[in-house]
Amino acid sequence: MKLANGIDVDSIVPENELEEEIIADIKAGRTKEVVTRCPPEPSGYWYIGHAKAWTINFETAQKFGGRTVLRMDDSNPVKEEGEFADSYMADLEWLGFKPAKFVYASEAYFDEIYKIAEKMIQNGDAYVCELSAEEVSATRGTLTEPGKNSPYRNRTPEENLKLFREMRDGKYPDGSKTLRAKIDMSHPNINMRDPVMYKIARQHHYRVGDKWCIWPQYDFVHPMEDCLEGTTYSLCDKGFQDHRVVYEWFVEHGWGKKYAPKQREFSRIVLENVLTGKRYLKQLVNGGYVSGWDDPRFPTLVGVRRRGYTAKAVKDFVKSVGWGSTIEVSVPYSALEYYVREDLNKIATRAMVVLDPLKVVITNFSGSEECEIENNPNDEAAGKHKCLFSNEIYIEKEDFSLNPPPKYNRLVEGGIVRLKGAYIIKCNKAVLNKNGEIDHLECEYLPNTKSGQDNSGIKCKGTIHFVSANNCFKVTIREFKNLVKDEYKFPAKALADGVKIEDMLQPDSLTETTALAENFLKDAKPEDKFQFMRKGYYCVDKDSTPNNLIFNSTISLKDGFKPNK
RNA sequence: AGGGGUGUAGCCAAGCGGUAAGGCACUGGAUUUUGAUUCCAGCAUGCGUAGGUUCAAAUCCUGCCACCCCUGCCA
Repeated sequence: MKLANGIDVDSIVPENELEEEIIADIKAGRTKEVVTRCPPEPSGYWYIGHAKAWTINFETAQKFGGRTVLRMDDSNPVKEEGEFADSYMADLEWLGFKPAKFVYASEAYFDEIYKIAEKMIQNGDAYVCELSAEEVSATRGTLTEPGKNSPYRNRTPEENLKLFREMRDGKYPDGSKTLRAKIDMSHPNINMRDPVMYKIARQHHYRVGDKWCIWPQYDFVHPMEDCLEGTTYSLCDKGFQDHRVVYEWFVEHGWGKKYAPKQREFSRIVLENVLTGKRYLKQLVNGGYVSGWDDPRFPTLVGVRRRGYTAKAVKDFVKSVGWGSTIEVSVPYSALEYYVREDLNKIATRAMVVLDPLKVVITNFSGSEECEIENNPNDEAAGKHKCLFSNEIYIEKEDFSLNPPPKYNRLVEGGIVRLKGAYIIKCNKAVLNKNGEIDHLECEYLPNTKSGQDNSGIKCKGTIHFVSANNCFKVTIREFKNLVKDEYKFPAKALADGVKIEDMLQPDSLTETTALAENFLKDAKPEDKFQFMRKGYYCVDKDSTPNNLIFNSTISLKDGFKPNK
């Protein structure tokens, strides 16, 4: 069984119920092409959670050789702004998804949707209601009681059509009338109790300006847009489950075609310990707590990108969570971090950077000598780069100890350690300053132990990284902690329960320090990703200048050192 | 006269009548010139609960329980 695009359906292995359903639809002749849509409302930035929606919509279509339309779902002029559309395009491009088409619903479909509304009026499926918002609410009934029919429910189609056209032409004040679907005021599903299709609001729209004073509402406009676009599977999150019957009602009564788009729902991801919510993040941006919507501590796609996460990691993560069975699924942040490390381990170039330097003098060596460092030990094709060993080097303070804990296999007085890519050195003396702190180390190098040509037979347990004084430069390092304190597993919930946002924030979530990097890093460009060996993954920040390279700490390496075991 | 969902390990999640996949986390151990990576091993006598059907039940039936969502002219 083949699709029109040549893909053999029998060769497709379904990975969830939706895909099983799609295959059945294709075999039954109900689906000719898989068309999905990506319908953001341009009212804020995208989070990691959105990446799940886009990944599911794009990859489901891709799997069946279909297409995905990017459609700005912009039917509410008070919430929407043009600037966001551009950021979505950039996010989508970053994620690697290419829409088959890009439209603003307001421009592309509102004329057609208006015509559908008129047709529904003529069919007796919609009526103009003059109840106020409060009255509509009061007559809707409750969770357990039926609603009451609007007194305007039984107007004739002619009367409704005349009134509706007058609404459109601006004859009535904002909020004075609505167009409502004539469904069932006693339906057990409240969404079916004559939902509003159009409201009156004189509001300037970022795309269509003042063309309209009436605006179609989600329950009506969304299924109609899907139909107009040829969407076959409208994949949204489970928050819309209750709206599925409304969707189907509008498809049947507004569109009327036998082969209709299907709405199917997946679960939302809630990352533990992560604050989301436009309202809250906006507070942090406006309050100066963060540098902007792309702050590396933010869960926005632009934020994690700046932090150094890769698109692959984000996509692999959302796919690992799966379709989901409940409305929200809470996932520990470590689950995301796993995929970040996994990808970075494969692609990040290794470099030596000393974050907290301790000077070491090699007493039996003079001048300097070239050594080589693998760019990625897991990928030979990544090649090698040169670095220098000399008589004055720097190592991490934590790689030397006067009182070493058990199993400490770094440098101690009288002990030896391997310098990565260079020689084994032996520490003869820790030279203290007048405060009793370590000023520098006096060491000797062991000839015949050079990396790659060691014939000394000396066994050395530890290997540490270093930079040579004549081969390093100062860089700025930005280290991040979670924005919110660890005790807030579900920050948005805590906020709703009355916790103050200021009390929730971790006081030192951003710290800036300097470090000594090997010269190899001098040409690094924003978004370049490195592994600072034995420390973590770092990504060049866009704030960098020619004289000041800034690295964002993306994520640390795992640390398996357990001194007390 | 409520409706819609969901219950499988600390967190996700397969499973669709044949005797509990996989991943994260965690714990051992091997390899390692990154205490990383990689590798290997361990991790539910148990599938919300009580019954029933069956040679056989997480899967089918019945009752009960728990949790989530829904009363915008937001999407």
